[in-house]
Amino acid sequence: MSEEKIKTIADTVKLFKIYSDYTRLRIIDLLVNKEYCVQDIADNLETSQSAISHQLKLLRDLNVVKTRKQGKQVFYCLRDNHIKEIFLIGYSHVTKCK
Amino acid sequence: MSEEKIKTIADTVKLFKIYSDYTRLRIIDLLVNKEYCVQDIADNLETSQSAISHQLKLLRDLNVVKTRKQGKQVFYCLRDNHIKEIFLIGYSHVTKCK
DNA sequence: TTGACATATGAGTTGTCATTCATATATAAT
DNA sequence: ATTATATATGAATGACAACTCATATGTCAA
Repeated sequence: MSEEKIKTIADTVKLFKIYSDYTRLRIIDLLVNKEYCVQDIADNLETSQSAISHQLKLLRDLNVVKTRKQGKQVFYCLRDNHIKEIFLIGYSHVTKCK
Repeated sequence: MSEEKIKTIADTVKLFKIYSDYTRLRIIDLLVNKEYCVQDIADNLETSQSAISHQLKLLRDLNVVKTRKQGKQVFYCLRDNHIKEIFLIGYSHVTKCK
C-alpha cells in the first residue's frame, strides 16, 4: 500500500469518526436544518451544556461547524454541504434497511 | 425527538462506527476488489493474524462480510454493495478535498 | 461594578475498544 | 495417530475518548 493511500485511508477514518458518536450525530442531525445556540442544542438533546460544548469544540476544530456570535449566545451551523451529504447518505441507508 | 428517530440515529452511529477504525477500513478497502483469506489480509496490512481475526469476527457479526471455507483457509468478501458504496463515498470525498 | 447569564475549558473518572498473548479448534499431510 | 498449518477466541492490557464537575471567560443589564 502506497504512503499516499495509507494517508487517504487514515483521513477517511477520521471523517467517519466524526459521525461515530451518538451526541455528535444528533448535533449534526439538528444542524442539518438550521442554526442553534449551545443551550438550545443541549436542551434538544437532553444533554449537559458542558458535554455539548466539548463536542462542539471538537466539531469546530475539525471544521465541521461554524459559529456566529450574537450577544451572549453563540450560534452553530454546519460549515458546508459535504458534511450534511455524507450524514444523509448514512441516515437514509439505515432508513431503507428496515 | 421521536423514539423511532432516536433509534435510527443510533443505528446510523453503528453504521459509521464500522468505518471508524484504521484496521477495519483497510480490510474493507482490500475486500472492495476481491476476496482474501485471513493470512493474506494480515500480510497485506502488516498486522497480526489475531488482530485481523478479531476484527473479522466483528465484521461478520455486523453482517459486513461473508465467508467461504476452502480447506484450512477461510476467504472473506464484502456481503453486499451497500458497505462498498458508503466506503467509496467517504474515500472519494477525502480524495477530492486535497 | 456587581450580578446574572451563556459558553468554554481543564482535570479527573470511567467505559469502551483494539491489540497482544496464549491457547483452542479444525483441517490436511505424512 | 501425529504434526503442521489456518483460523478463532478468551483474558488481560493499554490507549483513547466522552462525560462530569468545577471554574474561567465573556457579555449584558441594573
